[in-house]
Amino acid sequence: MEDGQRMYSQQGGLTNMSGNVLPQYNMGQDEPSDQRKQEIGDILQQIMTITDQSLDEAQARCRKHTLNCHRMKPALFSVLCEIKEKTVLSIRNSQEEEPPDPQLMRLDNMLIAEGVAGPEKGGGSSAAANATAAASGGQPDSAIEHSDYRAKLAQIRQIYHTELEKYEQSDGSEIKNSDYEAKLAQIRQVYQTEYGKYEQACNEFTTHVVNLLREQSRTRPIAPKEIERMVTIIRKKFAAIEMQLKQSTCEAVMILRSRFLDARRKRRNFSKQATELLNEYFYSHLSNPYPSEEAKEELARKCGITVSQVSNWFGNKRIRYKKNINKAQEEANMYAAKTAAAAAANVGPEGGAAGYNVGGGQAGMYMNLNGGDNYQSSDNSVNALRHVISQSGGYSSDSMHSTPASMYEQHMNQQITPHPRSQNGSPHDQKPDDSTDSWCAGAFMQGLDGEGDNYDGSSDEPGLKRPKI
DNA sequence: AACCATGATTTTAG
DNA sequence: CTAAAATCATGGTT
Repeated sequence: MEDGQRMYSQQGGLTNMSGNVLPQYNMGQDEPSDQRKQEIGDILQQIMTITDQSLDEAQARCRKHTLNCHRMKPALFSVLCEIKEKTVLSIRNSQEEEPPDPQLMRLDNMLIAEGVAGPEKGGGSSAAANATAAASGGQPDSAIEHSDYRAKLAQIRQIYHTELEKYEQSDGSEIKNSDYEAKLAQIRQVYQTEYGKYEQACNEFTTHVVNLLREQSRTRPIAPKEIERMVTIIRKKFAAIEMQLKQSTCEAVMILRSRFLDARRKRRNFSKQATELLNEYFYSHLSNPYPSEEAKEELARKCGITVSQVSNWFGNKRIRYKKNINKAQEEANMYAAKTAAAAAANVGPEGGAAGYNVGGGQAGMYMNLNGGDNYQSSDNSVNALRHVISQSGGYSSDSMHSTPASMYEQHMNQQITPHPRSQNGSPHDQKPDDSTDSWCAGAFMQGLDGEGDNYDGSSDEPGLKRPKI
């Protein structure tokens, strides 16, 4: 549009130039009369001021008509054409075909890659096709006037922000791909709608300008090439808007995606309670800490996390439990002693563990438990067990990690005090025996206790049933 | 800043 | 596919 105005003023420049030309023209005439001079002066005056005049329809029509019918018009017109001829050359050389804007291409590529502009999965929309065609065809007949465009941009932004809020609202507890896709689809739709409008506006405007120029070409010299050029200029202008639209969309997509990834990636510690529940389950099913799908669901529900998170947790827990145990026997033993002591103190009548009342029944249990862990590193289970037991003497020394210690202690206690499996209400978690094979405890525990039935039932403390110490 | 605990992801093995 | 193992990345602590 600015170009359009510029062009008009350019036109003014041309007419001004005719001031120089006029004498030549007059020189060509034998005897320029004063009257003629006057007439020409009037016409020039009219031409020069024509752009300043308001374009009242009727008035304009009238003036146009007058101008067209003026007897001097053909002569002046030809002169103007002549002058134009000379100036146009330089103008025309200045531009010409320009390569497609790399930036725009980049944006296009990205939009296509992000699925905003490209063919839609599962049903290409015409808008998308149009967008792609227009973009690749180098014929971006698309635009919206600046103000209009800004409004659209604002709209897009708003939609985007709304989506963001929804995201944050959803707490990230379970951000799914589908959410992302839905939002992306929304962006895509907005984009395509806007693109369509943009296209339409551009075409309308171009048509308008072309018509205008055609109309004006009757009164002033406008070559078809110039019209073409004008169209190109308009398109260039509109292309800038197009680019902004695309850029904005890209930005929205990028932010959306980064948010999505962030939400997905960000690690959020589970609540104390959730961890407690999980640990509870873990330790109470230490012999086979592989919750069934139902158990997982139950845990997930109780902990306010997803089933996958439960699975992750157990995966991590198992591996880390094992690792940690291997690495630090003493610590484990210590925990055992501690918890055993605590349990002994807290729970007098425990008989729970199948008639294992000897001395510190609980202590034995824990020792065994921890011993089991040790076995991983040590070769012989019996030896290991002995080792553990012998170590139990030095429990007094205190050097456990603060965190694990309390944790273990806690859970150990829980393990003892209430009867474990009834707690969680996930009755059937373990498949009967042999599933324990893979689990580290399983091997030695099985080795220790004759029957591997302990699962599910009073399973928790596997060994110890009647270990031959 | 270094460090560790921990949830999540990726890689590997079956 | 599942699970183990390795690894990444972050939250929280020191």
